[in-house]
Amino acid sequence: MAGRKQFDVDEALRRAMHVFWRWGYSEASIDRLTEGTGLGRGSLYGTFGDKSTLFRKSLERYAQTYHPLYEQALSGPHPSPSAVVAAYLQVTLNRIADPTVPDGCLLTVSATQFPALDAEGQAMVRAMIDGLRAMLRQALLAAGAGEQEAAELALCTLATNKSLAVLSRTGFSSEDLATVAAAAARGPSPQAQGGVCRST
Amino acid sequence: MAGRKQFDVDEALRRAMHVFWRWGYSEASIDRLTEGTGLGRGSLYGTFGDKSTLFRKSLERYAQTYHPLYEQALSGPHPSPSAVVAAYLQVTLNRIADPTVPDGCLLTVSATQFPALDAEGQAMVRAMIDGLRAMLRQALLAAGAGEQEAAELALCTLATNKSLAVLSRTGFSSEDLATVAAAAARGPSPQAQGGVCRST
DNA sequence: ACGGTCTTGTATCGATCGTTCCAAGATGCG
DNA sequence: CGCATCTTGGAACGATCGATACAAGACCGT
Repeated sequence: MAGRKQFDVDEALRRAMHVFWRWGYSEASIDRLTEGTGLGRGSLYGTFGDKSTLFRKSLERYAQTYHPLYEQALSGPHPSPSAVVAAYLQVTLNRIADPTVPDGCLLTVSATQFPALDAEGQAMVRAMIDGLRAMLRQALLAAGAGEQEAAELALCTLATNKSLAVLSRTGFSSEDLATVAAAAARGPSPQAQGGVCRST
Repeated sequence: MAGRKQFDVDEALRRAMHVFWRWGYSEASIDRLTEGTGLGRGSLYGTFGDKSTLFRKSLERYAQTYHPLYEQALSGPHPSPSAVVAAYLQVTLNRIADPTVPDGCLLTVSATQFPALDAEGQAMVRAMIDGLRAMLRQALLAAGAGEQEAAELALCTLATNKSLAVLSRTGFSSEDLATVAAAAARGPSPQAQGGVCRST
């Protein structure tokens, strides 16, 4: 019945993260979290602390998973700012479109929508978003974008990322999501009709 | 103490709508709704029914306020599809940026994020979004967009609208929001660098 | 003035929320 | 094996949730 831990902490955290993504913060009740993780109430509190702490740890775990993905997508030399946008959004889109990855999509995006989260959690989410924004801006600058263009494109790319997450939770199809991402990524192209294209 | 109604039903509905926008569905407790509307519990339930019904009526009231605004913005002849996008987003942006309009922004957008809403409410929200999408598509077709382009632009414009709402609740400044909207609206321009520009 | 109708505020319900506590039991060490 | 340590599941806590019941009181028609 007991003795030593009968579960993997990291796997439990991954499942908790999924529950938070699926239900949001306030609707992710302890019952849902215990059901989703497979842990009992005692184990949950004993291992992760209260709900707010569990959310923050889920957020950290999420960052550890996705931050490198975004970093890698943004690392390579890109021929244009729009290529940066495309690479960034592709990471999110792959996760949303792939049904075998239940914890895809942006937890941060959902989290920012829930006012029940305490101040510490809100600050953590905001810091994460700001970090992504800075990362994007730097990559855009490296891709040849001007200062102002980089700042604008970074903001708009994040907004698109949020849109993808929201749309995916509102019942829009994967094709619709791909349309949004493709439209956002379709930047200044070398084709005839090319030109500066801002995306959101 | 009692006798005849001591409040304006429509004004109470407007305030309830604002509470739902501010707190979302699940976090908009009855206490917050009574505080926000100024009504007592008895008056709330006697006039509007239960919470889910009140939300649906708030949604209807919201539609009655904003649907004409979007319709008007989309009605005029537009020189280009991007002008349609710009006109549409301007409606939302004006509401977000204006601090004197507390019930601005898209209630629908927030609502779709909250899983606690019952099936009837979800369906109503979804129908409203689909209606906006169709309205946008039609206006884009009238502005000279092709079938596919109109469908894509309509979807992306809605996504941008959602982004604006989300960003406005996450602490981004009005300038940031304007940047997103402007980028989305910056379509195929007659300038030298003009070309087809998709926005999200 | 009086009775019927409606509104209002409050008390209260059962359910569920997040959280704490604790006995029961399994493990590792000596 | 015996004991200390840790985990586990369930019971139970107070608070709050949405919702209901109801008495008290204000209005209107007659």
